[in-house]
Amino acid sequence: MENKPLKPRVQLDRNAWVSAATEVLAEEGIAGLRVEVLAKRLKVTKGSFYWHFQDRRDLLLAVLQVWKDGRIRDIVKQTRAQPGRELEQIYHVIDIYSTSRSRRGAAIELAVRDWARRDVDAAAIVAEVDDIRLRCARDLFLACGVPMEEASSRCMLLYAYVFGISLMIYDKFDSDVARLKRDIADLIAQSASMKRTAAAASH
Amino acid sequence: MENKPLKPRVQLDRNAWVSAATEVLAEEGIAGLRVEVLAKRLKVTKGSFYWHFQDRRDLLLAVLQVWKDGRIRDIVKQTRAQPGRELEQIYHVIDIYSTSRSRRGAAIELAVRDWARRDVDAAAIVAEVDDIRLRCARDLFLACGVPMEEASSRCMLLYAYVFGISLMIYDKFDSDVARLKRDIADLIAQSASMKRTAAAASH
DNA sequence: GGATGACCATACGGTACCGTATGCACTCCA
DNA sequence: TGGAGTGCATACGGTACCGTATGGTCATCC
Repeated sequence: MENKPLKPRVQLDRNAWVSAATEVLAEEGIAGLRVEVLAKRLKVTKGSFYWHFQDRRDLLLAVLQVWKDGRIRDIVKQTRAQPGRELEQIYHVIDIYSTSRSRRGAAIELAVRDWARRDVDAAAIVAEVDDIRLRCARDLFLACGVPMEEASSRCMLLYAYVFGISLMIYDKFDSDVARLKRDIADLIAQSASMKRTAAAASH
Repeated sequence: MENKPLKPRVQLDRNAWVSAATEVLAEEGIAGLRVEVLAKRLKVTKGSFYWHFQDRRDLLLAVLQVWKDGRIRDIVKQTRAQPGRELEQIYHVIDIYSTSRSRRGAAIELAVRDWARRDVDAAAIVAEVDDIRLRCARDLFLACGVPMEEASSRCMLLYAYVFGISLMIYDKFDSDVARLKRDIADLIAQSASMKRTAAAASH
């Protein structure tokens, strides 16, 4: 009789709030990320929120920090290739971002970047992430034997493409989207300076 | 004495509201586009607004419609090349969007696309605009002698790039941004199927 | 020169937020 | 076992919106 199953007594911590906030950010954008909305989603009141956080901005900065750390961890992992398989890895990076597989990741990415257009703190975080990503990707191209300037151009094109493609609505344009994306990946990754053998191996 | 210069009696119309709304959209995004904010900017009260518009949504749809018409008018103008100068025109299209010259246009573009991620009406408009743009750009590549499938890939890459690059913050990455953008334009525009002479002429 | 309609101001009720103040339950530990 | 601190609920004042109701002020036209 004393075994009341309710009141799970989970006790939220900062991390739980940041996770939920990131979810809302992905779905509604930064403007939809409101304290009371978030509290309702976590089935508590904002009394809880203001115990864990100074104010709304405190949460937002925490979201940014967690996002940055995750992105940096991801990119160094994704660009760490075994010697000789760098080109494969380039294709893999393009694949990860541009396919619809990681819709959630793309949504967060876009939300953060839209946020960064009007917030200096968010802009600083995006600048850091972009810089690290570009350098990591450039190293991959350099390892493929691509000269420095071309490596810079291609990795910039790579990231601009993967972000840009998630902004477009192109259902009606081409019936064979898979082929389209494969060809675009080739345009980005394939250089005249590369050994074509490695490229052929990746197909 | 009767010549009172004040009270210019300008009389706002729907068009003035839509123009101002587009401006706010570019600066603040769709979430910042509020009726009372807009009214304050136009130095009237919302009593005026609700005379010209049914409600906020009515204004938003008008903004979308005007944006769509303008984009379509622009793209058909920009992709109408004199025979033999199609490649030049491709470079011109890349230039228009990717340079910081048209910051305002890019801001509106991004705001509309962010809006389209959560609004079906906006998404439908973006889909229309994208489809027309892609077909117009593809025709340019086709006119350059690029085969159909490659033309599709390249024009898709073109637009994804120009939208994506405006989302990135890459100041620290490369010192010579001009060269970078020129090289990227080459990667997008230059095909093995093209006569290189025309390309060389554009530099 | 009075009626009509276009255009706008004012005032109102309602909602959704922010952040603060305060109280209440539950846990842990002396 | 009772006090301290943790984690949250409740209640409050304040702001920024939305949309409506209603009235005022011009120009225009008969």
